[in-house]
Amino acid sequence: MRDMTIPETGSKRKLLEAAEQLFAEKGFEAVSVRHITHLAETNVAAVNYHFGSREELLTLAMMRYMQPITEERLARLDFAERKWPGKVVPLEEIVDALVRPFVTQVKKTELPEKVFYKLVGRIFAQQVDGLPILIEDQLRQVNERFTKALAKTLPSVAAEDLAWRLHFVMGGMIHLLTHQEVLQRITNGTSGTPTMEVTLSRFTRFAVIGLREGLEMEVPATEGPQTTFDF
Amino acid sequence: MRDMTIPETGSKRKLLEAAEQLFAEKGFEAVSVRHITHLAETNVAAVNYHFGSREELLTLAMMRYMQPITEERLARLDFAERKWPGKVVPLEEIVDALVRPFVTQVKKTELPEKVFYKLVGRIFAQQVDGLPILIEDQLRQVNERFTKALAKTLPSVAAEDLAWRLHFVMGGMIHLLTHQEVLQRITNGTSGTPTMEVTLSRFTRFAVIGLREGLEMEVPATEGPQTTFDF
DNA sequence: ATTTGATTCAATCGTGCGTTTGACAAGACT
DNA sequence: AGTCTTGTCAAACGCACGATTGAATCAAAT
Repeated sequence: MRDMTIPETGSKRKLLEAAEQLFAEKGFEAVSVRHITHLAETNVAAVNYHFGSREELLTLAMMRYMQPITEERLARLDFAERKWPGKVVPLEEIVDALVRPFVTQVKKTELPEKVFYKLVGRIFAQQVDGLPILIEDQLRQVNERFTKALAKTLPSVAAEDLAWRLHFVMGGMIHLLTHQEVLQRITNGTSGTPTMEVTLSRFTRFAVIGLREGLEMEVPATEGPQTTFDF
Repeated sequence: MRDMTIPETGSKRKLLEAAEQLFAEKGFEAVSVRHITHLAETNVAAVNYHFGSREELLTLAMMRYMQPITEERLARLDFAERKWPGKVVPLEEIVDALVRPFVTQVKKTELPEKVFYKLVGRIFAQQVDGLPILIEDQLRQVNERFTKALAKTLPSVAAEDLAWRLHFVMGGMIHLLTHQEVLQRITNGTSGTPTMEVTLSRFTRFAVIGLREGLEMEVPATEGPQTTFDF
């Protein structure tokens, strides 16, 4: 059995950190073991010696931060539900349980914030192209658990609507994580550099509103100039 | 000068269609010219003969559908603004101009809907890893144009908030496009198979609500069990 | 001092990649 | 008839990839 722990120092640690940085910068499939070992200043054989294969290193790099995020998300939701026994959990607290773990976990790592958010964001964005089963299980578990909680809090919204809206919210969150570097630069005209914590609470507000809906308006079936112009 | 037109038949057409299908299925970087030429039943040299390089084929496959979508988006926004001279353009119409082009353009292609949406979604999702300059220009142009329109329609919302919310909306849209296959399967418990057109109008409703904001609630700065549990 | 186990390293393996080449076929034009 | 253009194809190019090997290194245990 291979040693799955990560030492405080040594080339195994250096390899993992180099891999995480490069995965965040360039994406999981775009990084070769040669890139990693070069940045870590070790030999090409080191990855296979310490992790067994490139694929296992990839899975480990994903699990290292996804696992705590998933666990904290579920624990926060459990906590919120126990806080309102027999009552309805406020929507704000459900969304908070989904989003806040990012800012609490980033503080526990030695990774630069930019790297952490981009790395985690890439994991979520990768859903469409197949992820390690361990990661997929976590994503499905979180999704099921939070969908049920939302259904209890918003009983008047059809389950189908709720599922879709949760996915829209997830998409916004992924986009925020993966593009946070660019977006922070573009949008901080005023007020210096907004921290990710501020931006995430901005996002939470957005998500709560979108989930709760104001069942008001109906978008007209046909709209715009399609009989006037030829697009 | 290479021939940039695409014939009705012939191996150039077959190559482009094979490439589009594979790009949608596996992602742009995961598809080799050998995959493409094998599916198109031609020789490996064909890609370089007809398109010059793998990279140029990639750009062409992106531009073929992004260009009309971008143009229709901008034209619909222009139309909406001319429709309300001196007045405020309704938010619904701005969001509709952003979203509807997907369903009008998919009907003009011979591509299966699944392929079209996934291919287009992948282009947007790729923003983080660098896109051809032509594509990046279109995305920036759309973003600037719609940000300005939103600022006029929602003058009470700070520009910074507006920029962020538009990005959240874009993220939800990208997620919907790239994952539509999976999501349709999961969420159509009732009512048979919802068409993408229905789902997109569901999304438009969501986006309008999130953009308009109900400046009500404030998410508490600290919340949850962080002093109780150790995440 | 010697043995042992863990680690590092240069060298090499086979494979797949994007691209190039030159031969060859089929029409179109003179 | 011969020439030119356009397209196709097998073969090969150099390169980077993930992985493996066996020797060298080194610290701790004996």
